[in-house]
Amino acid sequence: MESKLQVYNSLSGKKEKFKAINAPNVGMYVCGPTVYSEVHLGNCRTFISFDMIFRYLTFIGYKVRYVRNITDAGHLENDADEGEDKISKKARLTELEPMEIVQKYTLDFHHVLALFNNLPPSIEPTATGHIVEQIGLTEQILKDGLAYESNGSVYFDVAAYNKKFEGAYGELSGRKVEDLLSNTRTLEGQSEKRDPADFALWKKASPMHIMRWKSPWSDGFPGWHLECSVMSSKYLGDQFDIHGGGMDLKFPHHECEIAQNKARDGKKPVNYWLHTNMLTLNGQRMSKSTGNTLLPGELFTGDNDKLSKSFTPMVVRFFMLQAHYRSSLDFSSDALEAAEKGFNKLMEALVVLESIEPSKATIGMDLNSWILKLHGAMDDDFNTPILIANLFEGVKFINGIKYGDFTITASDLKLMKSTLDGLVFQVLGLKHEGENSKSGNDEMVNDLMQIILDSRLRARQTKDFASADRIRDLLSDLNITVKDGKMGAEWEVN
RNA sequence: GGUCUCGUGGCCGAGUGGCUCAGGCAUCGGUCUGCAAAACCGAGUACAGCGGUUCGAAUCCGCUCGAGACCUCCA
Repeated sequence: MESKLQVYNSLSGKKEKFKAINAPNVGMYVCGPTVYSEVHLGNCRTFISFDMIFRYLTFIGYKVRYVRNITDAGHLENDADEGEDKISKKARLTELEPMEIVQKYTLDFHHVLALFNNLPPSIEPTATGHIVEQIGLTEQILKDGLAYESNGSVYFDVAAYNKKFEGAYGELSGRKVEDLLSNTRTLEGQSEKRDPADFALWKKASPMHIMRWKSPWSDGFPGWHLECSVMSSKYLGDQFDIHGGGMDLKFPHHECEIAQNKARDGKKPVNYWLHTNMLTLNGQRMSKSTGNTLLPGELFTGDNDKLSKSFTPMVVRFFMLQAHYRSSLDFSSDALEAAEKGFNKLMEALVVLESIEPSKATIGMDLNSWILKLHGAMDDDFNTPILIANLFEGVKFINGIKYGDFTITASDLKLMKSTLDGLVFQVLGLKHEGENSKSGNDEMVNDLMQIILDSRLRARQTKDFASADRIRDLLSDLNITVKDGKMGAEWEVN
């Protein structure tokens, strides 16, 4: 299939025409969260950005397998021998089982993303579920001479890799190993490594370390970067289309992933690397250590000292989509309030559109060129700010029809409705929020409706249409309309 | 210190050699309304500073200032 989509590839530093390896199938892997604390808004921005990308790829006809991992084995705190992973550290402090921590924050993560109307990924694999594969890859790299064992731990040999692949380490981040050497800080426990640039594939666990697995080298745990190499290739193949994540993962995480995959089979693992930019709060990077941080819950309830009022998930989503995913974005009351008004204006226009009566001619807008501009914006590296700007042209037209200044034919009205439905709801993933959506009651209604719609979806999937239709009819009696769409069912109160 | 990115009007935020250089919010004027809100119409204000390239630069180059990211877990 042919698409006009261009994406900015971090690997080349340029916008490139998107060409899927096995069109119409697309494989996309996004680095997920480490589930040792509540997901914060910076994380949310990344996952909302990739949700939009997933939605758009699907919208233009690709069949996307979207894999996003859950890091439940933790990452090392630091490079030192004494390093322990974040999950077991937290578990010890709170005297919980590590998997209890994992469960709690995984549920929190899913809950928050659902509030933001993110679609679930196709596969959400966990690091602890792929220890066998990680040991396997470590064994293979070791056998090929690109890693070495040292005191029960296994390290990736960057120098050997660079020799074999002609200085490939640094191809993504633009770093040179020589620079790294001269700038690496002196850390404790570096003695096991032959070279400071080397990184762990397997770490021997200290006696205090709770999370541990048996391996040929020691009782220990996998290195920082191994899970993504293993899980992406397991579910998407040795070479796949898109790998994404936050910019802060570019180095060392993604660089090491590439090295591990190349060490395995010599192939370029990923065609397009996409990186989302950071979110700041009142001009400063969000950081737990400085207290300049905001959790989604604090934002929705207004229970925080950073912003003047509360904001709904859809307002925040809209706000984030008003900036390009590769630009940094600052969170502030003024900016969010402006976004809130804009979002309501857009949503109200869409309600107005439903009640518009067609005329004999379309006057006031060149619908076809408008639609081309809308799609053109998205095809240009998912430029949602331009898309939204152009959507407001549609808002002016809709309000103009309502006001009697413009008219629209029945077929154009249909076209406009389907266009807006597709781009606003399916691609941007926005949805209507009731007047009182901030109250607990409404949230409960939303959750209940999700359960009901999910039951109906399951009935439809098993071709139990009688049950599915019964659910729809009963909802209809309550003046609730169910709307089945490509991206799932939606509902609204008439 | 090294690598890199960025600096757009009152706020947020696109664009990136010329074609009156988006859009949202705010402000001002008008229409509408019993009033208000909403909606609609209209208006203004900008490209950090200095220098250079060019017929022409917000857009390219250099320098200065300022901000941020990565170099260590981090979306």
